[in-house]
Amino acid sequence: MADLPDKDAAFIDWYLAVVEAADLSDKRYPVKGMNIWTAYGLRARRRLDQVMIREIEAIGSEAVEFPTLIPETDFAKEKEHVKGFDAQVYWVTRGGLTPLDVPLVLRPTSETAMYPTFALWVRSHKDLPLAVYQIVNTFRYETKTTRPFVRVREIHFFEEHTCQVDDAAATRRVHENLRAFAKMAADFGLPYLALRRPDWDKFAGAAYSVALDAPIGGPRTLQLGTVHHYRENFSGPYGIRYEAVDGTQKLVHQTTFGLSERLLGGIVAIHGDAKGAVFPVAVAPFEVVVVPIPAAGAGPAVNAAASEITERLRAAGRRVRLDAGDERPGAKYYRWELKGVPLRLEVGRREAAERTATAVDRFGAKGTVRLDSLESDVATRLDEFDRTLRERAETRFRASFAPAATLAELAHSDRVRYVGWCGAEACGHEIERAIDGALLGTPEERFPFETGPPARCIACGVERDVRWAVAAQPI
RNA sequence: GGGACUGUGGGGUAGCUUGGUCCAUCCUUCGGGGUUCGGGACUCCGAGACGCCAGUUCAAAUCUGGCCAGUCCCA
Repeated sequence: MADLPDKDAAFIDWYLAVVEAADLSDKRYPVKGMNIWTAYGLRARRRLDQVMIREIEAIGSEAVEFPTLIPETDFAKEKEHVKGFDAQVYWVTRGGLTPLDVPLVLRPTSETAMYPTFALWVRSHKDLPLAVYQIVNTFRYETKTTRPFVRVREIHFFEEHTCQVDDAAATRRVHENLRAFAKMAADFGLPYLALRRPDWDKFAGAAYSVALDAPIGGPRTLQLGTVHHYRENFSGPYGIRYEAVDGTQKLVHQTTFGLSERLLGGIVAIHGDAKGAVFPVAVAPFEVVVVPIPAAGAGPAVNAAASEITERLRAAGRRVRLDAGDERPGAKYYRWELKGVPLRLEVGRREAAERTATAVDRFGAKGTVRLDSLESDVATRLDEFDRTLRERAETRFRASFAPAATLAELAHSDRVRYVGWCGAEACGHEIERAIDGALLGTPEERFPFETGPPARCIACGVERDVRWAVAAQPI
């Protein structure tokens, strides 16, 4: 097994090598940007989905599923949206040999699939708020280089869509979504910033967009998800109206919340290290791997102890894997570390005799668990592992940012930068050119740095109405 | 959209300039046997590739053309 490229010096090479070596995805499928979900990768993805489902249902969303194909006539109703997606959708233009009168779009996202139906579902203020989500595949014809999980053409997409009585209710929903994401991110151990995108970079058709960005080393960031406030931009063209308490007809205000397998890419990118992937317990395909260490004469006792441990942990609801394969123990350690399993339990002649197991977490912290108290000992170790994981990520997160006072400081930056910005688009583009990246936007909720207000716009120098903005190189 | 580059077993590579030494090198992987097993074991046997289609030639992994796929840069 070859060593991995250096994460800091060759991040992309490292990332691709980990995804491949940990067997999270098989990218040899012969269509660009469409990769195969392997058994191990799919286990991780399903864990992510479950966390998303738990948190979105906790704020009152219900699961639905809309069809994959959208008639062009519906797709084209909201002009900005169409303009934004026109160049990157797949078209179905034939049914068998017959050209279709109305071509069909493979959904790049589902606004235009859902909203004609929302107009039928929403009649009265009693129908509001309407909050539904679906986890489905969407398709975008990416022309840039695709990367597993991070930039793909077939996207495993979580999308919540809501209809609200007015702007204020929709704004509250945006913040409910942000809090729901905060809970998900806590499970994933992912520190991030919620940034309101500048107008030129918002979602096509949105009134405004709040993106969830995570620094992943150097000046680079990864966008993990987005929450959009549409106001009446879609409800107008799609006729989503309700009769208010006072008898008048009103357009709903809408929001959406989107996440994808990028979260998995983010988890690999942020937690991974020189030994490979590192999964937080909530996401780990296997929380525990049990490795028996055979010894001459003690084989049956060792195997019996390993089996007992595996079965008891499984009965306790743990995702556990017994690796009894015919390899040297060391080879197994390396592989399961590469695959990011949080905790390894080793059982050899000594442990079997003492009714214990040696526990080593993914960071190398070593200890002993007793079979008497196996379930609770393992739970304690996993909690400690998760705490370490979070602290490491949080420490790196804080070290990822630096302020900049001049445009020159942005060039060849080794950090994500926060700068004073007057809000003017021209200044924003100057900042983007200077960092050779993007102005990600202004903090929507918290700003994690101890810092006063910015003195002046880094581009034009004005001192009035200046706010902090974050500039980086999104991948 | 414009340009440059690259396609060799499952993965990574040597060979390509100057056609023949190549029924293709090495590492890894995979299957089988044996000895092993407390941090990537050893050994024996075996499996597996020149992106596709034409052309030039006595002879093509190597040269030419087209196609397909991929990567990077620029708009």
